[in-house]
Amino acid sequence: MPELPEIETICCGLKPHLEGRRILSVNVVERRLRCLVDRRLAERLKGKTILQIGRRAKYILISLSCDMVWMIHLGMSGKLIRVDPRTPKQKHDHIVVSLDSGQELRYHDPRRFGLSLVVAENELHELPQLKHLGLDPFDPGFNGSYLYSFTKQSDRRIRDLLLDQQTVAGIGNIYANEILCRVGVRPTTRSRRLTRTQVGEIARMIPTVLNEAIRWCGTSFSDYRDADDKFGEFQHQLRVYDRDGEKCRLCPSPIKRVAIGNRSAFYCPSCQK
DNA sequence: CGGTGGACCTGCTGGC
DNA sequence: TGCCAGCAGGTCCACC
Repeated sequence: MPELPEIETICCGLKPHLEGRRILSVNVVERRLRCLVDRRLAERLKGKTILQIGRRAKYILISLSCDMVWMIHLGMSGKLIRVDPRTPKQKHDHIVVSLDSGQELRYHDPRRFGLSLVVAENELHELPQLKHLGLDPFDPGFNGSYLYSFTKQSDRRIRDLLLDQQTVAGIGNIYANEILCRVGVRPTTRSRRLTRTQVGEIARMIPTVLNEAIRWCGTSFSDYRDADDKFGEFQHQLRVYDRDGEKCRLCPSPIKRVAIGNRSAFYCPSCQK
């Protein structure tokens, strides 16, 4: 579900309400996430002060006092919302955190593909989840040359290369398809066949599309909600994703859907070559 | 090694 | 109405 723009939106929404707050208590309802939630999660969070909310790729990083970090991934269906404690508990509310502001932070995830762990700050970037990540699309070093160093030596389809978090960190299936649509490249194109110019255009389009999606507060395709449980609006701006059979926004052709591996890809057969 | 396909889960939708 | 197949925004691992 949530890709970089959705995670960024959630972080921005949580920041003013969480930073500086102290964690009073933690209730872990369901431990079986992608990685089993550590039995000591509650005791490690309890009493800590939340210093800062940040993000790396699709991981939410909550810096705590005592040089600890709470790292959360929302998988496909996860939500991290701030609510009044009187809000009725929902099925799949797996972790409930009470704050000294009188509010609660709830981690909700029906498919349980998400992850939650607390680590020492100096061990954070050695975690297997973060260690091999590629550059963030907003990193100053992310440009055409960087991306070309990956595309020129890969025979994979460009959609899959953009989904690979070791290439560039934060893109998922929705934005991979939207980015390629904007530069007129089919998702099925083999990376190696792309010219340096095309790769430059893709590299420039990545932060452009992600920034646009952040301005629209993310894409609520089905599950995604922000930190206040509100919908994003970028789904209305999508040009190809989930629009198979509908008319292209720039020409009369219907959008096509193909399977790459076992995931859908979408493109306009006239605009994308 | 790089690349692919399936597994992990629940919930929703569409076809019969 | 009910059942079942297929599909879903992510990641990881086994296998070729």
